[in-house]
Order: sequence, then structure tokens, then C-alpha cells
Amino acid sequence: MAVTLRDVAARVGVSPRTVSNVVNDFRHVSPATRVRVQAAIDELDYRPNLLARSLRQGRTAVIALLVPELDVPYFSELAHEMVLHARTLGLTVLVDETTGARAREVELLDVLTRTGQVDGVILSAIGLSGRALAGLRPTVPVVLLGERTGGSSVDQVGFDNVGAARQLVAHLLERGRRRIAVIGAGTSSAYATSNLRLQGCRDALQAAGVPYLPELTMRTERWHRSDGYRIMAELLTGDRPPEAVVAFNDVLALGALRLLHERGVAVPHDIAVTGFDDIEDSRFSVPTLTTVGPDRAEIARQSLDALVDRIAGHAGPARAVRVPFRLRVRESSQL
Amino acid sequence: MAVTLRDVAARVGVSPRTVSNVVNDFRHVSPATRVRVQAAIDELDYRPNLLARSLRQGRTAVIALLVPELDVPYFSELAHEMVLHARTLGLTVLVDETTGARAREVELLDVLTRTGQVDGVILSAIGLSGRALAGLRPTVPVVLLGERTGGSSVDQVGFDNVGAARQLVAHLLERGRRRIAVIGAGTSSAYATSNLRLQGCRDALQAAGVPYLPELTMRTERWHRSDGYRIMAELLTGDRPPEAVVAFNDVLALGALRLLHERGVAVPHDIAVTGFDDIEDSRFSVPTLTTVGPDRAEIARQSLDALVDRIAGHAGPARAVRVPFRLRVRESSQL
DNA sequence: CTGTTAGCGCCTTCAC
DNA sequence: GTGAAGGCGCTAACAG
Repeated sequence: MAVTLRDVAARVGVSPRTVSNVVNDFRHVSPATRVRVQAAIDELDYRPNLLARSLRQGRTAVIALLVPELDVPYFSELAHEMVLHARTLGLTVLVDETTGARAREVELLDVLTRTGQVDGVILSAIGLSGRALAGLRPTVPVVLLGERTGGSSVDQVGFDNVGAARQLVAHLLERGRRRIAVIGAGTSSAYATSNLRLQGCRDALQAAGVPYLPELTMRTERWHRSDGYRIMAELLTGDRPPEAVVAFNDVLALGALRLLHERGVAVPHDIAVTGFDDIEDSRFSVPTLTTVGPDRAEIARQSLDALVDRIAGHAGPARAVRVPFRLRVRESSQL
Repeated sequence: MAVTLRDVAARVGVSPRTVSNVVNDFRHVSPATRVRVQAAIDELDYRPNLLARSLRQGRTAVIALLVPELDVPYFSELAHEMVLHARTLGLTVLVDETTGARAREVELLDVLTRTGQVDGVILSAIGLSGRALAGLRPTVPVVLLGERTGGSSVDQVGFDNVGAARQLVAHLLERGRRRIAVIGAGTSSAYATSNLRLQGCRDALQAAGVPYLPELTMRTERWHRSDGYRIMAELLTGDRPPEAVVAFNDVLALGALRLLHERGVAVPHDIAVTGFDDIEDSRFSVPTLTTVGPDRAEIARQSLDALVDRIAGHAGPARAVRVPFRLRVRESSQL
């Protein structure tokens, strides 16, 4: 069996209480005792049982991060930032995947928040809205990632999807592109991010007096490279191909770039391509990808800070934090 | 406060024991009692406290996965497979990052294995060898990812790095390339993977009677896109550029591809480029990347199965599992 | 400054 | 088939 607090106490001839005080670096321990206890700890190679401590204290110093898919670069880069920042706060991160399915989001949230395993949850939700979340009555704080869509009862951290899309399309219009296709429109109203980005696109078109072309708005639920590849092929089957493509994430855009390369379509000469997220890949692709994305480190910082705040007992109304985003103009959109 | 087992018991008028039996689906509960208890559970919305259960049972159903960096595609794709397979086994995965630093690997391993938090650890080690690990005397099972380098005391799951590198270089030699550069050689003997891959390269050269060129063997500790980019630039400064480049992972290779594109060097016409890992990106890059990699799903399956086996108490000598690998010949190496 | 006591919520050995 | 009691390892009250 593992060495326990009692073993150490017995060895030194003090009470468990005193050993606990030393381990937790509390006051009211005489220097001499402290040294003797520490010696016994080292000698016996004692490690406190974190499970017991958590049960006793009612907190675990573990937080859960729920993302749709860990192998999608945006989420893995986000998880990386979370793990880094969590460490500075003394927190461990438990990562799990929801696949974006609403049922799975609800189930994980329910289990995690109500079984004592974690002190809080950061959820990158797809299916679940802030409003729906309220009905679940989680027993630990939850921070939602993604833009506020109204009526949320929990803190949210996101960026201005509408504004970002608007800026992106404005950039394309400035470069003289008018027939603009979209890859990644949602198939149902549940996909908030998708809808917001689409809204931004339409806003920019309208502001410029350029017609919105529904026939060039392509739907897809999965946002992987292969989806961008497949949908780009569809877009080329029409009589008049688009002059620019706005993909709703970078890997969709990279899939599209690949297909255009295979078809001998020059980017950006014949068609400009843009994405969302600003993943590392988009700085190294051929051509490099114009994209717009939030500061991920800032998302990690803001969401963890908000969560820690709530864990510490901060009450008050739900807040919505918007982190800044930046448009990165690269080769795929400028001649 | 949260609803406890006692609350449910009190509500129904039975002992906690009986409620526990229902929750854990044990025998020896009369159907009538079971129904009544279940009704109370639903009504009170009871969820067992997993912390208390773990403390009592001595097992948590959580395993830790330690990877160097979660934002490196190979590791995020691996983590994805782990999470998927772990779920089928009823396990939750706690992911943490080591940055590949030996001290951090040791520290995390020590804390995780000895504080009751997890039932086992899967470690994708860079700095730590199987031998060194034995000295740490972990109190929960550990499975090491990466090829066995001799004298390990724990189970390992990996693939034949030497054979894979040999096959890759043989492929390049077949295509008539002789001046072969390497990106990713290690700077110290600690980097087992790097050394094994280098060995495979040299084996293939020797078998073909082609001289090994140390001046084209480039060292780097970090294996990111920017490193491949930077080192490829260095390789072009020599009087005679290489005819092929073997990068020790795909992102290094993708960085090299990008630089070659910028310099107007045709791939594979002027220089062939290959990687390791077979990440999704390499199927969509321009050009697509020739690479060799293991079956990641199989790595996840084998390592989790081995870990579960040990957690269940299986003794016996350490085993080394080798999963199959496949050479994927793509555009970057064939004219 | 340190010891004693109690209990976090659960499961499990013993009784009945 | 069910109840009572004990303890996993730790820390928080309360003494002294």
C-alpha cells in the first residue's frame, strides 16, 4: 500500500494534523517539527492522496475542457493554450470530445459537473446553446466558448464572428471579387457560429451593393479537409465558377485549395480562397491562406480566468467576453 | 449540497446499502425495491460522487495521456484515437503536456501515478527511457509509446522506426535519388526515435552502396513547420543541394515544402521530400506528401488494452508491441 | 504550537 | 434481500 499521512505521523511521533500542516505549508508549526516531519516525508517518499484531499475539500483542482474533436487543428491548438494557462493557475485539464453532438454535450456536462470530478467545465459547444444549458442546472461553473447568441445564463468567451466575416468579405470585394461562394453554411438553426459568419458575409455584400448568391452558399455539417475538397469540386461544376471562396474554417479552405490545385485553377488569380481560425497550417500552405481568427491564447486566458472566478464563488450575472480577432491577408487572396 | 446516497435511502426508507446495490446494478435486490429506489433516484436527480467511489474502491476509471505537445498534429490525432477507444472501455482520459522535457515527464509521472488521480498512464516519452522509468517505481501501470530501446521494465507500444526509415530511403533510391538529406537528427543520444530513423536511413544507403552524407544531416530538437522551413533554407545554401529530403516528421516536411515553393524549387522534380507520421495534412498538401507512419488507431487500441490488462492485475514481464506501418507514396517523391 | 475527533460520500464485510 | 458499522486518506473544528 501507499504511504499515508498516518504513516508519516507515526514515524515522527506527531499527530496527522501536524503532518498535514507541514504538507500544506501552514503556519503554527515549529521549525524543528517542520524539519523532522519533512525528513520523514522524504524518507518514506510520501505523496498526499489527491482523491482524499479533494473529497474532503470539495474541490479537485481539475477542470474539464470539452471540444468537438481533438484532431481538428483549431481545437488542438486551443487545447494546447488551455493546458499551458491552466498550469499557471495550478489546474489540471481533463480533455474530452463531444463530436459536436448535442446529446453527447449534455451527457458529458451532466456527468462531469455533478460527480465531483471537476471544479468547472469549459465547453466549446456546437449543438448546445447557452439557453439550453441553463436548463441543465450544472452544479459547478461552466464557461461557454463561442459567441453569445442571446439569453445565456453562463459566462461566454468568443469573438465577433459577424464582424470578422464582414471584414473578410469586404477585403475580397476590395480586391474586385463579386461572385463569392461560401463553404460551411449550417443545415439547421442550431449552428450558431455558421449562421453568424454567414450573416457577416451578407452584411458586407449588402453594404457594397453586391448581390448575395444563395446558389453559391454550400452547406456542410462536418468541417474537415475532405469536406472542403468535395464541396469545392461541386462549386466548379456550375456554368460560372465563383471568383472567391469563403470557407468557414481553415481546414475546409485547405481542402478547397487542394482541389483547385488538382484542377489547375490558379489561386488567387482565378479564384481567391479564405478561411477562419488562423491555424498554424495556414501560414505554411501553398499558397498561404488568408484567414481571420481570434487570439487563442486570449480565449484560454479569459475563459480560465472567468472559470476560476466563478469557482471562487463569484456570483453576479453572466458575462460575455469578446476577444479581439485579426484578419491575416496572405497569398490566397491577393494577386 | 448535492444529493447523496443517504438522501435517496432516507426517501425510500431503505439502507444506503440497498441504494448502492441498485446504482451498481448488483444482484439481490427485489424487483419491487429496485423500482422504488430507481424512482427516488430519478426524482431527486441523484448522481453518485465519483470521487468518493474512487477513494473507496481504489480506482478512478481515469487514465492519463502524456504527450509532448497537443498542438502537433501527430499527437492530437493520437489523442483523438485514445479518447475514442478509451470511451469504449469506460475510461476517461486526462491529457497533459510534457513539452518533451525529461524533468517534466518525470514530475508528471510521479504526481499522477502516486496521488490516486489515475489508474494508469500512457506516456509518449521523449526524454525518458524505459530504463530510467523503472527507477521511478510508479505505483500505477505505465505504458510507454515509442519503440523499445532495450532494457525497459514497462510495456511499450511502437512501430519499427528503423524498418520504416529503411523502406522510405529505399523508395527514394529506387527513384534515382542519391544525395539524400535528413532533417530532424537529434542533438543527444536521448532522442531514441530520431536515432532509430537515422539508423534506418543509413542502413538503406549502405545496402544500396550509396554514400551517407553527414553534411546533409541536419539536427533540430523542435519538430515544427518553422523548423523544417528554416533548415530547408540552410540545405539550399550549400554548393550542391540534395536530391531528396527525409524529414523525421510530416510537419517538418511541410515546412520544407513551403520553403522550396518560395524558392521556386520544383518538388519532386528537383528535390523529393518525404515525412513520417502520415497526418491528415499530408494527404491534402500541395504537393501531397510521401510519408510513412503507423496505424494510430492500432497504437491507441494496443496501448489501452495493455494498460487495462495491467490495471486488472496482470503481472508478468514487460511486453513490446509493434504495430504495422505503411509507406504512402504520394506526389512529393514521384515524378 | 499540537493532539483529538469527526466526517467528506461511498462501498463492502459482516450480520440478520 | 436488506441493515448496521467501518474505513478509504485527508482536512477542518475544537481543544488544550
